Amino acid sequence: MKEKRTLQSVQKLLLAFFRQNRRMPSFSEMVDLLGVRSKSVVNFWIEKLIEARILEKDGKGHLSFTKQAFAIPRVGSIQAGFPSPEEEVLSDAISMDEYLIARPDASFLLQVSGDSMTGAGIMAGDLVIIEKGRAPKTGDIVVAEVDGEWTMKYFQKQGKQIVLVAANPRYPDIRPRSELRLGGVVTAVVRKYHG
Amino acid sequence: MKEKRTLQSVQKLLLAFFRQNRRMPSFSEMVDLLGVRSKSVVNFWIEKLIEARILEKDGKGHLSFTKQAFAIPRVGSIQAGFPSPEEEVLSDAISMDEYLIARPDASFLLQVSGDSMTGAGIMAGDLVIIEKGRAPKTGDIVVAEVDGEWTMKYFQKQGKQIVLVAANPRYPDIRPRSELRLGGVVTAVVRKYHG
DNA sequence: TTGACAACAGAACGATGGTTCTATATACGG
DNA sequence: CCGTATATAGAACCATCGTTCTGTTGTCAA
Repeated sequence: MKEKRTLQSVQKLLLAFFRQNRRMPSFSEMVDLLGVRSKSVVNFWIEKLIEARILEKDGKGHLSFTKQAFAIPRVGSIQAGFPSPEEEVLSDAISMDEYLIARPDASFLLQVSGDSMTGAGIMAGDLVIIEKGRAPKTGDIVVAEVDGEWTMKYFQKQGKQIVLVAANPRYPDIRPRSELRLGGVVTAVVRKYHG
Repeated sequence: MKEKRTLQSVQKLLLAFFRQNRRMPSFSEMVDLLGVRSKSVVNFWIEKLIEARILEKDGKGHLSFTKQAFAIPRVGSIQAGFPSPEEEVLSDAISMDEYLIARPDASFLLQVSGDSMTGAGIMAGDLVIIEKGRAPKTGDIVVAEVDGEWTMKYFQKQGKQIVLVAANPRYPDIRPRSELRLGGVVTAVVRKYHG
C-alpha cells in the first residue's frame, strides 16, 4: 500500500529531520526522506510549502523554516470561550524557548524544592528560569545567598533596607546584614506533568 | 579599536544568526559575520567550535549546532547547595521546547483566567500546554466542555462516573451527564514574569 | 479507448559550498 | 634585531547544491 503524500505529511517529515539534525535536509536528502526518486518532485513540494508560508527561501536559494512552522498555536483564554481545534487562531504562535528566555547566555535553570514559594504558584519540583546580572525590583522573586544559605524569596526594598519575604507565611522575613549575594532574578516558572 | 575574536564571541554570532534565520550560515556568510576576509579563517574557528562540541559536522560536511549549544545549563536544587556560576553542571542541559512539548503537532497553548486552579499552582495569566487526543487518568488536569462551558479541572474516575474537581475548594465538583467534550490534557504550565 | 492533466523520473547545468594549500601579516621572546 | 609561532589572506579545487528542462507514468472523465 502506497502512502499518499500530503502537505502535512511532508512538513512533518521535514520537521522531524530538522528537530533531529538541527538543520534543513538538502534536496538529495529529501529524495530519500520523502521516498521519491527525483529532485524535481522534491522541488514541487518545497514550492507548495513556501506558498503555505511554512518554508522560506532567501535570495541564494537557502531554505529555512518560518517561525510559524515551529510554534504551537495559541488560542484565547478559557473563559472567553474555548475554540474548537478547527478554529484555532494561528496568528499568534510562539516558541517556548524564545518566549521564556530573553537572554539565553545569562540564564540557567534551577529545580525547586521546598514549599516556601507555594503561595506564588511555585511548587516543589518546578523548574525556574533565572537570569543573572539583573537588578531586582520590589516584587521580583530572587535567588539569594543569605548568611551562607541559598533561598528563593520575594525581593523588597524598604528605604535602604532589603527584605526577603517568602510567599508562604510560615516562613519568617529575612533581613540580611550586609552580605547579600544575589544568584539572579526568577524570570519564568515551568512545570511539566509527568506522562 | 579591534575586537579580539574569542570562541564565545564567535559562538554568539553564529547563534544569533541561527536564531534569526533558523539555519546555519555558510562559510561565505561567516566571512562577513565574523568580519574576516578569508574562508580559511572561518574554517579555523569552526574547527575550534567542533572541538568544543558546540558544532558538529556530518559525513558530507554539513554543519549543525549540537543540542548543547542551544540549551541553558541546569543546576541542582536550591536546597542541595547552590553552585556558583563557575561550577555550573553543564552536562544536563535542556531546551524548553523539547522538554515541554512531546507532541508539537497535537499541542496548543491556552492562557488561563480565573482562580479555579490556583491550588494546583496554576494562576491567572499562566500559559498551559494542552495535548489533544490523550486519554486522561485520574489526577490529570484536563480542559473540558461541560454543559456548554469550557473549564479546567482535575479529572477523576470513580467507577464509571467521571468527576471534574477544581483545585480551589470554593468551586463545586462537576459531574457531567453524558456529554463531556474533552479539549485535552494539561501537560505543562508556563509562567513568565514580565520584565 | 482516448485525451487531458497531474505526479513523477532522470539528466544536465551553473553556482555555491566546504576544503586545502601557500603566502603574507602580526605578536612576542630572546 | 632576529626568529618563531600564530592569525589572517587569497586562490584553486571539486563535490554538492538547487534549478530547470524533457520525457515517462498514472489517473480519471468522457
